Amino acid sequence: MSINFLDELRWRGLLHQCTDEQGLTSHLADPVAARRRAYAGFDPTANSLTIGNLVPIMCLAHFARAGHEPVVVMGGGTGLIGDPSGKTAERTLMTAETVAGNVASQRRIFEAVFRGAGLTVPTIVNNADWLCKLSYLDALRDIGKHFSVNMMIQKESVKARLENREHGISYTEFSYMILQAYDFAYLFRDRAVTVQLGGSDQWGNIVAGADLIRREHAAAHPGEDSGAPHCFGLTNPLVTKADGGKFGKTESGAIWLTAERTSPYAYYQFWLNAADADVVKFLKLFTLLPQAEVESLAAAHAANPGAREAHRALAHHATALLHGEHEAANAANAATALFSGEVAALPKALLQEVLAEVPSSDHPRASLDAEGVALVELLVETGLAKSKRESREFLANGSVSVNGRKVGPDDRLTSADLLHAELIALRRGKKAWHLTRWA
RNA sequence: GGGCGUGUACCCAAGUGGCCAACGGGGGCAGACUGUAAAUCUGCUGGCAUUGCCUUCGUAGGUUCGAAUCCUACCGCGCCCA
Repeated sequence: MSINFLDELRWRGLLHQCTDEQGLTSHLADPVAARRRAYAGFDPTANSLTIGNLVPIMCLAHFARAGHEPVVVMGGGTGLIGDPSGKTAERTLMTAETVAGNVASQRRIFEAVFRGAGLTVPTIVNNADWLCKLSYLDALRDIGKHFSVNMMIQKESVKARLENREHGISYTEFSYMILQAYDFAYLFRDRAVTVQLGGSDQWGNIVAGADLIRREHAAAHPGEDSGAPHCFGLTNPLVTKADGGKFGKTESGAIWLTAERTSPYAYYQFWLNAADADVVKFLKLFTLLPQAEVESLAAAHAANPGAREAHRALAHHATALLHGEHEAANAANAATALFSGEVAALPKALLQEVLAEVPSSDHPRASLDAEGVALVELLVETGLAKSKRESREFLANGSVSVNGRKVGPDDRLTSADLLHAELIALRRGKKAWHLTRWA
């Protein structure tokens, strides 16, 4: 009862370009070689990945659900060079240690998503393993000969930089495409990988890889045209928001796929706050809910957008996929409790559990005695305001509440504000919470 | 190497001797309205303090009672010439 890979991508809106849709359809349906291998590469530019990287990861997951075998390629080698695609300026080179550390750290993400999807954790390889062994002269002779500079400067990623006199492109980044193409060729030879997936900005690199495979074969078997390998490339569309804003960014920066950088609560909130116009699209892209269920959620949403049933389903399933059911449930409970406003009424255990999702800090209990603590200063200390000036502004606007009660600029906290003798919950605006502990 | 330009706050972009903490737009934050949405409206968007003070306009000096604004050098970037 496995799904059909391409059909699945199509209805979900995950399919942007394909080198040969027909060919790939029959390639994947081949009864003799039932299991095919596809890979997607990930850049180790940080110790985590962002929500934008989730798109190719979802694709790999669908590939597995279709009964095939995904391979994750960590760009430990290519990361030493830097992909010019989509970049307006030359990148700073990272040290080998940084790259290796990032590779190790990103593995957890793939393990989490695949486990969340009820799938086997895919093979994860690091292209540093083969790229680092490459000698410069051999690479120029064996790989470079298959690339025409005339073609390379036509590729969008390079062309943009050549035309932009302000930034230009170094020889190093110009060579990036060759390395990524080599990855595909290497994986084809070494592991019989025949499909590469990636974001739409990767199209040029992907095609270059498929070309290289064909040319290498032709060079090794002159005059033969039967039996030539056929490899495929496929890209995902760039995810956009209905209002034209950048997808995956919030007030506090990018949404990351590891809990240290973006807590499960924040992750849940991100999805819950999706615009109405985007929610159905995101359900298709970022959850594994079957088509029928997505359609019924879409209908429910159209009938009564205020109920936000689709939003809740999106937030829950997306969070569960990455952080597990338990964290997703916690985040959902925290959301309900926090936004009901009645924080003060919550029993201690629940309050602590709910606020565990939110930033917190410790303060000396004694400072609450006598005069108490000025809120103007506490807001700055807790990071809820950037300066006292801003702090006063928030307080004057009525943006701040303590344990669910609105407070003003001159208010101070005293022991009378303690919940369960040790906690005080601060809230700025609608969404920013901070728990203070006093001991 | 030579000539001419240019460098302003998160981004774009005014300002060309005092009225400049610096117009305007974008973005962001907050408030109202709502559904923790969108759209709209309002306020804020260098820091500290009760009038006020302090640090900012590529960097370092200088001229002046007084400079983001004038001068010099340096750095970055662009265009043209070699």
